[in-house]
Amino acid sequence: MNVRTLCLAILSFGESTGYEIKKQSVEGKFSYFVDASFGSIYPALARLEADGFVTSRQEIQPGKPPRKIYEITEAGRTALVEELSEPPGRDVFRSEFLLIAMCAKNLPQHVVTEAIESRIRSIEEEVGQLRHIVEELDDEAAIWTAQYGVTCKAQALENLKKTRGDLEKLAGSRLSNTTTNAAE
Amino acid sequence: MNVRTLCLAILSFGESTGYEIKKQSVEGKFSYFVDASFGSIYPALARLEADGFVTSRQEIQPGKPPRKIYEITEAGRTALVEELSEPPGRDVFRSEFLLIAMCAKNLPQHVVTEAIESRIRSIEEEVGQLRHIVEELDDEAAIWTAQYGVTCKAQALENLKKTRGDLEKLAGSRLSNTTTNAAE
DNA sequence: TAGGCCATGTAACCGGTTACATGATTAG
DNA sequence: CTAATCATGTAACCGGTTACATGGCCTA
Repeated sequence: MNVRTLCLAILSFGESTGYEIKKQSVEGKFSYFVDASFGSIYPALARLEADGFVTSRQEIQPGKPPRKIYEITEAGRTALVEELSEPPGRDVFRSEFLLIAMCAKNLPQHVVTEAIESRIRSIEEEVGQLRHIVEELDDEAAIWTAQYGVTCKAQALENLKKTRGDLEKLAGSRLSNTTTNAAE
Repeated sequence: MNVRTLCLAILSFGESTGYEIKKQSVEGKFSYFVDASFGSIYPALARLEADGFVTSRQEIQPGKPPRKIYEITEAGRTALVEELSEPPGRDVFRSEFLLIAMCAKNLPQHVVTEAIESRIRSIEEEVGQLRHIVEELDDEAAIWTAQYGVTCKAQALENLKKTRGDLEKLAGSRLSNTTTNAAE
């Protein structure tokens, strides 16, 4: 799933700007399963316009930089449906935390404990944010998606809280006798 | 989490080859939360050797290409611990399926249904594979990690099965009157 | 007055993927 | 006879990130 399709999808919910699209994908209703930076969004938007999938108009606002508002075209909607119709690529999950968990035996307990706690904090934060987003949503499909995210994340959090003790017990058990004078 | 650290982590469980590291990260015990291709593994291994974090020896096997077996050094173990000790980057989750779910209203029902079913099939497959991996494992930390993956994935699967009906009801409800003659 | 927010955009860089090259053996 | 498995490695390419440029307004 490339930024191009993401922009099209976000614009299918209503007109928006590059700046807002970034917010949507980083802290908004899409944040749970996508991510994008300005460096990829602005060029994608420009290309979409060149391809006739979106149109733009400038809005001058006093005391603020002008906004470039993009709107999806009929051709854009068709292209979006086509892109989403072909079999989706598999979900991607990458976790540095689980790599730490995997190597727990070779790591000092405090490293493992801190990793667990930071993971718990960040899931809690994400769940809280997502719950807040759900309340603000009106589109039922968006609500379904965010709700699914909340449920899965909340369960993952519970699993972690329930079993963290087992992992912490293992921490450091195969620690080599290297004293903690980390060479730079 | 880069391929470099991944290789180091895998080698901390015992000596291995580039070929095997790929298998581990694609269908083995690390497959749940990492991924890597030959094009990134081989150069990473070469760099690790140049840095003195691993050593290699050649094993000639009759009727098969020779294998280059890598072994982690003490310096490599130290480097691994150091890298895993600094605060982990947040988990990454990317889902094309959820983008489809999000846009359900604009998509034909069969597209949504097929996406759900392919998602169900692939989670089932992953859970089955991961369960199988758990049985073969001996390292308790690796078991904890895989078990955590199985639990989370199985719950995500159940959530999807339970609520898919709600999403399917929404499918196509805001479908524009474009007939299904997709222009190439 | 420092930093953050609004807002758009470009350019350098980089990690990683895809595809290719090579080649024997084994399974269907 | 074809395809897959074993096995290592390189090179081209590409999508995306980071950092920079610009600048007014508002808040602490």
